Parts: sequence; structure tokens; C-alpha cells
Amino acid sequence: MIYEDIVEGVFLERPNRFIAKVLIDGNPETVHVKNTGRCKEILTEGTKIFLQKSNNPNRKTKYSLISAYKKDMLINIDSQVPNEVVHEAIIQNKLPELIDLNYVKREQKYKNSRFDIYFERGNKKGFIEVKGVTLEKDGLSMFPDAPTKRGTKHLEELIDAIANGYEGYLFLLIQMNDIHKFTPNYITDETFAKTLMKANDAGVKILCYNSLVTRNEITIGKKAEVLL
DNA sequence: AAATCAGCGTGAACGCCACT
DNA sequence: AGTGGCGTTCACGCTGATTT
Repeated sequence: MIYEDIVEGVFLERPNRFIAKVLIDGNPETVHVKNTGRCKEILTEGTKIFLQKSNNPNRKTKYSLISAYKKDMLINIDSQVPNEVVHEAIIQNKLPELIDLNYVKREQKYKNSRFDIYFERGNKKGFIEVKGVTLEKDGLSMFPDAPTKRGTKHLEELIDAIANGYEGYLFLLIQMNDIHKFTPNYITDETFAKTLMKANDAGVKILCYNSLVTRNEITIGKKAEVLL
């Protein structure tokens, strides 16, 4: 997945979760933040960032904040892109666990919810829910970075889908390079962590991959270990 | 303490009208 | 009836304040 029109900037502050004050070429600019999560460890004053210039004249901001450095590690914080990266990887048969699917559709409704990806493989059908992981500490990645009722609900729905004969996957995409371990964030959201265990016991397959992140690209990386 | 709600920017989805 | 264009609404991502 390649971003067009990427420019470099410096993060200053974030008055609310949608917008940030930054410097581009030394000039102050108000930009859109593509991630409404906390990202507190990442978005600190003076941090080098990359932004995408928008050509949509109706937008209130000319740029979207896509990625940022934490120390010397570049982290993609675009919360819409993991979905696309995983879809792309599936289509290109890059995932051994999800190979040779004969039908793939995004944003498929199931009961009163919606999963990111629906697929058919032989006579099996399944759903994949994709989550982006941006939180990392000492080489260990974690999700969520804030309590997520929605995430827990998605897990319950995957469990439900499995009870109804579907396959169910939770796909965690670490939005940075070279992180090889993942664990649910017990401290921030114990309910989610416990539900993840329950989902695992119920047969939901938990997959985790890292990414290859550059200033203008994010693609699927290597498989990471899931520690429950 | 838990549940609800407003708020914000974007882009997709939707609805409507004016045309073929 | 079908299509294209335009404007409007809504879901999504989430926090923090407010209400129960």
C-alpha cells in the first residue's frame, strides 16, 4: 500500500483527537490525525512525522498525519490502513494461513455488525476482523492502547460466527517494523484481554503480523508471536 | 460506578433531482 | 427507466464530560 504526496513535518501539539498542530517546512499548519486513539507515547512535541497532502477541496485541513517516529522507529498510525494492508496481502496470497481463497469481500455485514473481510475457501466461509496495533514497549506490541468496548464486541461476534459454522480470525497488524511479539493489554483493558482468551478457546484464530513501514508505504511483514 | 452523549474530520453511503 | 451529478447524512475512530 503506497501513499501519494507524502511530506515531512514536526509534531507540536494535539488540541483534540482529530487535529494536530504541526510544522511543515518550518510553517505552522493544522492537520487531520488519522487515528483517534491516544497515541500518547508517539505524538510528543518535536517528533518527526510524515503527512499526506490531500487534494480534496472540501476538507478543512490540507494534510493528514500518517506516521511518526518514536525514537528511531517509524510507526504508522493510520487507523484505516490495516484493513487495506491485510486485504492486499490476502489477494496477493502472501499469508500462508489465508491462501487460495475463492472469494473475498470487504466490509461484509453479519447480523447487526460488520466484519472487515469475508471469505470463502472450498466449502468453508469465514470472517476476519482486523485491528491495527500502534502501542509498543520494549519490543512487545500491545492492543488496545485504550479500553475498547467495540473491540470486545467484535470478539463476541466472532465467537458467535464460529458457533454458526463460520471460521473466525482476529488479525492484528503491528504498524511498525521488526516487532515480533504481541500480547493483549491487560493493564489498560482487562475485559478485552479476557475476551480474547475466551475467543481463542472458542476457536477464533488469532493472527499477528508486523509491517514494513517507510515514509510512503506500509505492507505486510513477518508473522509475530501471540502471547496470551 | 457505570452508562450515555457530544464532539470532531473524513469518506462512504445515501437520497434527490435533472437530465438522457 | 436509467444515469450522472450534487448535496446531505451517517458510521467510524475515540475521549472526557455529564448524567443516571
